[in-house]
This record gives sequence, structure tokens and C-alpha cells, in this order.
Amino acid sequence: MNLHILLKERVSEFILNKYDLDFNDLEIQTTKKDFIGDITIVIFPLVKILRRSPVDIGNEIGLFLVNNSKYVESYNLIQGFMNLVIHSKFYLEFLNQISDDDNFGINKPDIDAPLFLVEFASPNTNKPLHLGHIRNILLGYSISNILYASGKNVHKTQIINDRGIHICKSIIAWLKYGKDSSPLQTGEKGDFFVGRYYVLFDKIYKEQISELIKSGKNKVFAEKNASIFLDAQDLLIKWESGDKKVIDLWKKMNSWVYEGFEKTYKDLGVNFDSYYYESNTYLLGKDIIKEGLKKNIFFKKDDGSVWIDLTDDGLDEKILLRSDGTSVYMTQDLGTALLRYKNHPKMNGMIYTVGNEQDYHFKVLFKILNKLGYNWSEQLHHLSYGMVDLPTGKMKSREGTVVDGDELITEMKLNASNLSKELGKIDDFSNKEKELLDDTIGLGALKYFILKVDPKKRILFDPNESIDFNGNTGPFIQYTYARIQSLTKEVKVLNNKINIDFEIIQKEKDILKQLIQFPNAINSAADNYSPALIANYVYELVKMFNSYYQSTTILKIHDLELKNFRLILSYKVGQVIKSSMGLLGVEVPNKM
RNA sequence: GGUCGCGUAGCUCAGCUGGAUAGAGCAUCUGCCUUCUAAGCAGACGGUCACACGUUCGAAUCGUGUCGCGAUCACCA
Repeated sequence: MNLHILLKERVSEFILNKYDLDFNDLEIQTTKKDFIGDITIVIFPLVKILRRSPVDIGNEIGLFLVNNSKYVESYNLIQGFMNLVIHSKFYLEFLNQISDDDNFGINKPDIDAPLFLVEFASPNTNKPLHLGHIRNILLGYSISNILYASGKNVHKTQIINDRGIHICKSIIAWLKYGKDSSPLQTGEKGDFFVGRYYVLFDKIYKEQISELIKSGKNKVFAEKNASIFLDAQDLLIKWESGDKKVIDLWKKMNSWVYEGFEKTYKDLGVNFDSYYYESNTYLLGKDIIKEGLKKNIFFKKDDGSVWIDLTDDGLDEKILLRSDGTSVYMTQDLGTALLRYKNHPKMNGMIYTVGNEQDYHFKVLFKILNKLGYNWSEQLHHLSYGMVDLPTGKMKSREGTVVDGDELITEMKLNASNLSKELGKIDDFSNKEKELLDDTIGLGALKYFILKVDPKKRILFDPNESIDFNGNTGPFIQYTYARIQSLTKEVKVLNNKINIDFEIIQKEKDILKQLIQFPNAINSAADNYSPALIANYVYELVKMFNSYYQSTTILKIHDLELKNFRLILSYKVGQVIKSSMGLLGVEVPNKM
């Protein structure tokens, strides 16, 4: 089915026979627009080796292919490029091949397929999710889908940062200023409720600091001795000693937050297979430290702290255990990695979806595991992505310059609703149907907006300029899908197989060429951990189809055979759009 | 200062392992709804691919250096 590979083999064979030369590095690509042909063979590399002109070589190969391949209709030579015109038959055969396959391109894994663990989301439990988290979640979820579609089993997980001083801060503020209130009572989303107390803490804390400074203390002293801060520290100590009252309180507040998070996950249409909590894992990893010390991979300083020297690897010295024996972030991550491999013995890889400000951290983490001799350290991958920036600069939760995730989702749905109303195309919808459609479109716009950008690049998000619904956007693709649905309602009653003995037009060839590429697009997206590749792929397809749609009659054509072909072609395009968007976690509506 | 990432049209972004005249959308302008959904289509305008040198038949793509932006280099997570 892959004509590129087929042709490549043919040409290599030809060269071997004719010149006794083993040459496999021919570049075969799709012919660019503005040139006649479908597939292009670049013959420059041969020119040098065979010491003959491109025209001579091209003619030889071209003639050979035309005479010996039933699919190559003709060829033309432009400089070192040989463009081959491929027979309609080939594309029609391809369409027949996939016509029964509703999941064309999707390579569902069987039970024995390699298992990959994907970690994403991983929030703190002291504030609601913001746009940065949204990018993380969408990326992680989409990559999970893509890996799955490329034939790998996937386990989606996250590690929740549910402990530490920041959590204690919101607890203290709540104890002092809202003890009898609850999200149930105020009607707030749980994570917002708790987040409000986190912000309140900061406000009180700042007030106390300035009061202390006014009374003559210096800044450093004030920061360390503000009473609310001391209370939070005290609470943390109690938490670590397992004080039942504090633990219960902590559990209660966290449960509120989790309820809130679950709501957001549900809104975003994502889910997880397991959850890890730092409160369970933060003591892990100490055994590894002992092991590393024994193997002389780590060393102990005079004050008792444990380090690893990575200067030979171009990195720095890194602390692994504090002088008081407590663990740091790295210790924990070492332990968690080990734990996961214990929990999933058949795991073939682990993907950490974490922002690029932690590139260094993961480099060190993987290096250490490698030095410790865990051979699976090479299966670890940091899916690093760029920050979401605002025109005013970085998002900072303390300064209140964050774009709240839930608010953004709501706003997107509202925008979708307004636009739908304006266009007046769904007046016959029930309210419930309208609501569902608004959700689909609003979320589609948001998800696509974020996922179409290369993960490693930073995203600039202007809250004042709402996300577009025209052009290269989710709704544009959804719209095309909806159009195809209304077009192909009757496709089921038609004969599914197509007569392959007629000529198709160039636009149809182009669409089919793009369809053929779908499995490659998935694999390439999986290899590069980039949903953006899928987004670009489906956008190209949709553009081609729209142009076709606008310039070609599909339904109102009398030739039944041709109509059948065009309908099935459209139907398949619809399926691939749906599959592609599914990989991005975006729903497509039947009507909009 | 060391390390890593980014720099493509006025703006937001594509451009896979080097290939033909660098592509979309937004914005500006011109056409197209009596014909399968105009959230659309066709077209115009818009580029020193940050800069320099190198590698080669060929460089936005690879290498080196320079500049700009960002991240990171904590007994924070």
C-alpha cells in the first residue's frame, strides 16, 4: 500500500541490476503543488555516483517504472527531480481497501504491546488549575491517545503535590477566617474555595510583615516571624508528626480540591488510570541514596548531606539528601520512578509531561538512574513544553496574573454560543442540543488552539483577544466534519466498493494522498511526542476537502458511479477528521 | 558566567530525517450565498527564514561563532 516504499524498492532493484550498485538512499516525496505529478524521486544523489546527467538517469528510471509498474502512468523530468504521475487506479484501490475500516490509521494495541506510562496534570492542591495546567493536561492526554493509536498500551497517571508548606498556608487561613464555611455552603468549586484561602493567607502575611517593619524590625526578620507564617510552619510540623486532627483537616480540605479538579478534568474530557500522591511518596528514595553511597556514585559531605557530582557530564553537583537527613525533590522522584517500575513490571517507558523550566531536573534525574545501573532509565522521556505567557509577561499566581482554567473554558463556551446564535444555523436545536454543541465547539477551539503549537515552543495568549473560530482553528475543522456528515447521510445505503476504472481529478488525488499519509502522521506524532503534527495534518486535509467541496458537485450529480465515489471519499475524509480530532481530545459534531 | 531552548510575513504559527519559486490563518483589499452548511471558497498584498561564516550538486533545516528573548544552575517543589 505504501507506494513510496514500493517505488523505492523498485528503483533500487533496477539500479542494482543495471549498474551493480547497491543504493537505497533515494529520496521519494510527494510532488509539490505547481508541478505535474504525484510522487517525486530526487535523483541528484545518483548523478554524482553514476557520473551521468540527471536527464539520462531520469529517463532510464522513468521508462523502467512506466513499463514495469502498473501504477506509474508517466513521468516528467525537471532538473534532478523526476515527477511520476500515478494512475487513478492506485488511489481507487486504496480507497476500496480502507472502505470497510472504520478505524483506518488507528493501530489499536493488543495486550502484549509495550506499555507506556504517561504522567501529566500533576497539580498542587492549594489553588485552581490555570492555563499552564490546561496546556499540560491537553498535551499529556493527547500524547496518550496518540501513543495508543500507534499501537502502544498507555497508562495515564499523575502525581499530586498534596503536602508541604503551601498546603498548610490555606489550611491556616481557613482555620482563622472561615472555619465554619465549606464549598457546599458557599456554592463554590472546591479548588476555588481553597485557593481563596491561599490568597487570603498571602494577604494577611503581607500585612503582618509590613506591620512588623513599621514597628522597627528588618525585612528578613519580619518575613520569618509573621505570626500567620509561624502558624503555618507549626502546622506542617504537626502534619509531619502525624497529628490526627491536622491530618483530618488536611484530608478534608484536599478532598474539596479534588472534587474541583475532577470537575475540570470532566469538562476537559480527560481521565486518568491512577493517581500518585506526594504524601505517600515523599519519603521514598532514601534506599536508593544508601545504595548509591555504597556504590560510590554519591558522596557525603562533612555536614552529612548527600550529593552527586555530575560535573563530568556537563552538569553540576546536585544535592540528594539534606544534612538533617530529609529528602529533597530529586530523592522523591528517584523513589517514585522506582516504585512505578515495581508497580508495572512490564513497562516499556515513562513519559513525564512537565514544563521546560524543569529540563535540568529531568536531565539530572535520568542521569542518576542511569548511573545507578537501571537499564530502564533510557526509556524515560521528559515531555517538555513551553510556558504559556501573557502579553504582560509570565503568569504569576501570587500577582494574580493568571488565566484561570475554568473561567477560560466557560468563556470559550459562551463565545461559541454567541457565534452560533449570530449565525442562526441551529435554531431548530433543542436547548440541550445547543448547550452540547456550544461545549463541543468552545472546547474544540481551546484545545486546538493549544495543541496546534509545537509543544516546546512557548504560547503567547492574549486574554483580551479571544480565541478565534475562523481559519486554522478547531471549529473550522469541526465545521467541515459537520458538513460532511450532512453530505454523507446516505452513504451507508450505497454500495461500499468503487469501480476502479475511471479517472479521478487532481483534487481527489490530493485528498487521497493525504489520507494515505494518516498512519504516518500518527507514528510521526508519537515518535516526536507532538500532537501539533496531527493538528497540522488534519488541517491540511480539511483545507483540501473544503476546496474540493466548493468546486465540485457531490450530491447533485447524475452519474451514480461518480457520485458513489465522491460520497465515499467524503465519508472517509470525515472518518479521518474524526479520528485525528479524537487524538487531540476534540469532539466533532454531526451538525453545526 | 556555564548549560538548555527559542528567533520564519505587521500579528499568531506550519515547514518531518537537507531538495524545486519558503507556506497557512488573522489583519488590509477584490470577487463568490436562488445550486450538497459562507464558522466556507477563489484571489491580491505582505519575507535579507535574527546575523556571519562553513559543510555540498543543493541550507529555514546540519556545524561553528555573534546578537536578541526565555528558562535553569538552591539543604524550594
